[in-house]
Amino acid sequence: MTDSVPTIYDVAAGAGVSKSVVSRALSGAPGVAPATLARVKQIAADLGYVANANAQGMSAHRTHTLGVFVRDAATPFYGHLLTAFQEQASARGYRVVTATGSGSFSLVEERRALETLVSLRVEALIVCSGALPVTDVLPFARRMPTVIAGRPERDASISSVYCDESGGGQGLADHLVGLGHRRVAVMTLSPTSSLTQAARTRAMVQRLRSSHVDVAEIPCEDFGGELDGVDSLVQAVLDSGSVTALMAPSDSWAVAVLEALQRRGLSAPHDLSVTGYDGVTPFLSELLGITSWRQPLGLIGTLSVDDVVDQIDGRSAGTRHLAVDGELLPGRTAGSPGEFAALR
Amino acid sequence: MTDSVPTIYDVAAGAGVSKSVVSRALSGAPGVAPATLARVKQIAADLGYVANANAQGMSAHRTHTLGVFVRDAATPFYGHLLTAFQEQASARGYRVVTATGSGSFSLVEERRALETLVSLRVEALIVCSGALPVTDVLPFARRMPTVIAGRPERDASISSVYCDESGGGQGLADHLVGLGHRRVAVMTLSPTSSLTQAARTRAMVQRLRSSHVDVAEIPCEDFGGELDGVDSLVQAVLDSGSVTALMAPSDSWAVAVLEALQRRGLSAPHDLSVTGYDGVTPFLSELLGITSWRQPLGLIGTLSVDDVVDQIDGRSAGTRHLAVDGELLPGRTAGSPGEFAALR
DNA sequence: TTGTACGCGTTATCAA
DNA sequence: TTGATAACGCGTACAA
Repeated sequence: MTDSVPTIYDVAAGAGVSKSVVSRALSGAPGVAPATLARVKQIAADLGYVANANAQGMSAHRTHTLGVFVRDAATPFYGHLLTAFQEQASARGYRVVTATGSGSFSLVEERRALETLVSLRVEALIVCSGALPVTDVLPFARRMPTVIAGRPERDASISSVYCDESGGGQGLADHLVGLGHRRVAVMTLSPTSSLTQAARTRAMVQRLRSSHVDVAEIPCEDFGGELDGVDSLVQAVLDSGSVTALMAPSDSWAVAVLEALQRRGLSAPHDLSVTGYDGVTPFLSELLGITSWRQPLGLIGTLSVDDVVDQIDGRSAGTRHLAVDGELLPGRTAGSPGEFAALR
Repeated sequence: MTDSVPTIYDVAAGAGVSKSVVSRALSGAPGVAPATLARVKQIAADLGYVANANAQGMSAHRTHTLGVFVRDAATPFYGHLLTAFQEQASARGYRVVTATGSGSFSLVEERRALETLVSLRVEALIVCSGALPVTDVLPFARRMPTVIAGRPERDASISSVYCDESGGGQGLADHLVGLGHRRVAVMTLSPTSSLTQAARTRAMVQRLRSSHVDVAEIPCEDFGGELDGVDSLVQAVLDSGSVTALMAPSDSWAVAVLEALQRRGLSAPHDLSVTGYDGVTPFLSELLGITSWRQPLGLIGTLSVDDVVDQIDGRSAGTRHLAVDGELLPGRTAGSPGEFAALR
């Protein structure tokens, strides 16, 4: 049933040469007679020979492999990053292996996943997690080039590529201010829940305040498991009677808010303006029309790979912190409060 | 900057024993004095020693690694599968490495990705692609246990775990018939585009016909790149004047249809009933309320891993073809045609 | 209980 | 242009 896998010795025997010649022929090294080269390639193909990357890694001290850690592959956000990593790594001659914390997002699980990557002797680490504390990554970063992708990080011993959270939060806040909102509710998160979502919501609050907007902060942790409790949150905002806009920490949360409105027969921006954050498919769908801030995940992925590969190749001196700009997605869920005021 | 990675020799030297003792101590093998065991573990921890999985694989002839090929990691559908693979593999004591065809979905790229997996000496293959022909997988399946996850496959030399496409297509068709639709448009796909989507839409058409429903088949390939051309498609359906429901091959297509309706100021089910397929977050959102057929991706992932791991362990004789049942998600985009007929 | 020695599949060095 | 041979880091019989 399961054939034994052919080795370099099988190819050598078939071609009537030593394994050294086979190695050189297949790796494109010079110093192989054209005739033998053709013969070796032929035999290798016939046998379906595929070199053992483990053995190659042992001997050559290089695996040409990048290790990617993602918190939750089921989220489109990380899915897009993964795709970008894979693509750019391939373009740069590297392979990607990924590991996740298998379901439960416990920190010990995440550490274990990182160790798996190390055991594979990846040449660099790309870490994608909004929650994993940098102190857990640092011990690995001492061992190999490491980049944190998708979230800001100041530690000098580690690179990071991310979409400027302050700029995004401010951009969305300015958008609402421009629309005329004077009293806005912001769903806030603590850094332990999500460093990125905490940063952007903090930026929203600050920008609104400095624009003389009355801000109601709503800590989301109080609202229990994931997206539950959004109902009561929305109800409270509605009951206030004066809040005209609600800023969510992500598109996913925004959808939950829109659902809660819908359950009450209400809608955005008619009864309440709503904004999200991330702007990635499938949430950026025209159908939903969420007013959001788009993070250029493809670019972030590309730059992350470039950063660590440059470090591996010695083309880059040290670590870098790269902030890329996001973009406002106007959408239809945020409008001018005046337009609908009369109807309330 | 980048420390050299400690090997088993470093630990042995630190503990004042031979590497054999270290190997046994760290692998939990019997025959190590309690005192030395503690000492070795301590030194290993101090050094941050992580065994080289490549070397282990060489020596032990086992990598405890499963290779997963996914067509497009950015799609939530595959994201959910990936998560399930990772979780169950971990529970069974295996590691997962994934590979994709890096952007362009050319068949040569996909073959190359599979070879990457083979070069890593994964012990089994899990293939997730709605398009990759089985003939491209067969040569690899001869080498190791292989399962095709998420799509039906009849070839006896390969396992498959999938959600019954016929049952799903029929279930949705029956739902529409039950609602009273007598003239339905079905967006069809050819097997070369997607084997699964082709199968389910075929089932829809057949079931509708055998229920004496008038069916209009709309080949989607005619409508160009991805979701473009949906506008003209929807327009044509609307122009027919008699079609009361449109069945899409996936939730993603359904969203495109709903968007096209929206652009015309129309909506479902008011002006046209619409159904999707897959029923996976974030498309199953209450907000959209798409009438769909849910595929139990978690279960498919779990069973896929179990299948190949059982084969590896010799606990399973041969290949199996496992069909799991999906589930109707009623939603709000499909209604009774009578309700709105007067308004048209 | 511990250590020695061999082999795993490659690459790389050095003679031939 | 080729072919031995030594590493690479680890597991594992086998000997001590």
